[in-house]
Amino acid sequence: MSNTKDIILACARDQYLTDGYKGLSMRKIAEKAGISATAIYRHFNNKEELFHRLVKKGFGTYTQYLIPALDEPTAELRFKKTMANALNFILEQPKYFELIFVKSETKDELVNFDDLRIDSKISFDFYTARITECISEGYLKDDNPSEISVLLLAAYTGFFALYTSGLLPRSKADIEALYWRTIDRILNGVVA
Amino acid sequence: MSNTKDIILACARDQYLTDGYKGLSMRKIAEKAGISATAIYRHFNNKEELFHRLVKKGFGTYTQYLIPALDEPTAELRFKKTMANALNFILEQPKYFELIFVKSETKDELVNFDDLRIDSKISFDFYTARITECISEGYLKDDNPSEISVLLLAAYTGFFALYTSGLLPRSKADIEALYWRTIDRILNGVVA
Amino acid sequence: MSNTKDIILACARDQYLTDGYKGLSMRKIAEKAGISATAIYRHFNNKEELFHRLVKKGFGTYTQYLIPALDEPTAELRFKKTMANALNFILEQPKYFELIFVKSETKDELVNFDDLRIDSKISFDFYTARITECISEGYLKDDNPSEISVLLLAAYTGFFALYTSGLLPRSKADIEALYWRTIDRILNGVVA
Amino acid sequence: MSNTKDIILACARDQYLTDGYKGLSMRKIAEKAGISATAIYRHFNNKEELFHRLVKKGFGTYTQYLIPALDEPTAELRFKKTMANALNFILEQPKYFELIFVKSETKDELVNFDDLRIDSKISFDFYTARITECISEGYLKDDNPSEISVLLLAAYTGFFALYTSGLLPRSKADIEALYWRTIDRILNGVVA
DNA sequence: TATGAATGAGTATTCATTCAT
DNA sequence: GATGAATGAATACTCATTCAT
Repeated sequence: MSNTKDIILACARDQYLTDGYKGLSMRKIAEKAGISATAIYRHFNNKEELFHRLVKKGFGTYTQYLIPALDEPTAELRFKKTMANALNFILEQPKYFELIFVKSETKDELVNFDDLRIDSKISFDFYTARITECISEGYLKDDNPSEISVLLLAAYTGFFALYTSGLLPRSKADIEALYWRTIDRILNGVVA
Repeated sequence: MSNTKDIILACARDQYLTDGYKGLSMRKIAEKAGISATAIYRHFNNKEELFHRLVKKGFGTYTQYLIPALDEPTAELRFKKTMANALNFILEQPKYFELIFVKSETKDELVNFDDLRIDSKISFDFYTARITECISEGYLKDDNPSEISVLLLAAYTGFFALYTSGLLPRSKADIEALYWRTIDRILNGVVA
Repeated sequence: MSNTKDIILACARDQYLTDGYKGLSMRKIAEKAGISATAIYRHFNNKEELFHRLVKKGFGTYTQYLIPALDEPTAELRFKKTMANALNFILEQPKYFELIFVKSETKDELVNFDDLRIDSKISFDFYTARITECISEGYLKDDNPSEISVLLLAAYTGFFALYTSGLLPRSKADIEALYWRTIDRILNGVVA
Repeated sequence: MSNTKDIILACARDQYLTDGYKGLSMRKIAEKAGISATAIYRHFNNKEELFHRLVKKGFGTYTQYLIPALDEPTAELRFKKTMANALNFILEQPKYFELIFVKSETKDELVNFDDLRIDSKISFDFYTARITECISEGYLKDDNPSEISVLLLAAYTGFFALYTSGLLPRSKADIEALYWRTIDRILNGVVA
């Protein structure tokens, strides 16, 4: 429960959240943390490892956004709350979202990928579990639950990619409304 | 129509396509182009501008993938061909896709954003036009065409983001099949 | 007779023997010794002193290679056994040899040089003693024993310098044979 | 015939000659050369290459010391002049000698070793040629010329190793006289 | 148009060492 | 005796950019 380690991670996250990957340098992290650059190496072997831990923390944060949905009484409500929580994660932690879902620029750093895949699977499985119970409850068509997870996650991540790219130049409120209409279209189809 | 300018852009693109943004350096571009690093500055004021032009070219390439869909005889076929072409773009030009759709890492470079938004709008409008005529033809429900474009683009970009992140660990063939099933679910809905 | 002190020295030696002077760092020594880097400073004031002790130990080891030659019955045999033992030291402890005979790179560290010179003199005197008794016994010409020591040591160290530099690209077996032919030429001269 | 390149090499040599390998840093070389550290990389790809060129220059310098011996009229005189010139090289360029003959600390850097071996072979062959003609002329016993080269080079390099190690604590003049007596003993043997 | 030389700020990382505990 | 945390200086090297030619 080293405090400095957490501070470093927090600063690294903050720096990544504002400056992106390009701006993530040991020096700047250290400066933000109020320690020397070399002190970081007492806590992390190298930048790669530090970033890896950061991504792990990202997945952890995401999961913590999703889990409260389990408090809802029915499968349908749990599903909808999950989508709502996911939206909140996008809106409140946009760079964290990017870190864990987009991160194509930084894939090289993720050497120990199996390790992270497990983390990512947790959130993916959370979706699948929600969908499975929605099918059981008769709210969703009988279909392959994990593929529906893919559909929802794809729409979800794509939505964000478009949004942060500036290709969906709307206000937060508009985005929220559009998000729900989009979910609705997915649920009910667009074909006549 | 300076030849060297085009060569530089082509080399920058190649380098970006293989090494990602981190590997995009003036020096390496120059080396690939067989000129000196400083010679680049005859053609582009700085790296920012060069990258900007690169993104522009990315949009152009994407558009060129879409356009052949217009040869199809009916609105529905033109729509489906558009989705097929978009898939091909993903599979054949993954880094280009990333460059123009994901690129959150590089947003800083996009100073002249209005300029690029026009380019991006072209492809977005292409979708919208296809959807509009599908609605006219009665193939799709009467709905807001641009919002359906958003849905499709979101699913499309999200699909790719998941894929290149390694979060959809499937073969190209599997991805293609899954893509089509996903499109199908969007078209027909998943609610019972 | 602190145990940790000896362990540190042993680890420093091992590290030097494998990685050379460049690889001799307090951190790595500590890691090898299973203690913290700072713990070394309980036993040695600084790296300089530690290295100094290491060189001392090198001379000790060298002496231990030579001494068994005293078991031989005649001066000539003791002399020849000494040369044989010296060869073994080269072949079995190349880096140790380098440490104590070449070590020009590290002369700065040898602050307390008088101290080491005494150690080195012991082995030098061992040669001289062998030669003196060979002259007494009539095996060697009447000559200045210490200068003949210089000749033999020079040939000996030079032989090794050439060998480890890769300038004598031969196998161990070839080197051994060449060494003896070289000793022979020294003993008997090359002039017609 | 870039001037800066030569200046850099000269400064690197000077720095090596005074500070040894440990003190050979790009920064210090640059400082000595009056340029920025990075400017070095315009002329050498990296430290390894720079050092490699330095060693090459060392061999060249050594060869230039030896060659004038060819002006002597007889094989015996050419041989003796060669030994004299070699001594001068030791006395005048001690660190250069060390650089090219001892350099065990830096062998790792010599990746392109074949390249350097050719250079070193030139000087070795020079010895062998002198000895071969001495045998022809009847001055030296009929023997293997290259092995006698080894003997002489070994004695020569060993002599220096002992000298620079401080194990031969004599003045330059004494060293010179001792050197010649040593050569003499090699030529005529020490056995009674 | 193009080049070669140079720069200064930046990169990650290693090092010997100190200090409070 | 020993540790963990931290430091400041050093390391080799890369970068985008400028300038004189």
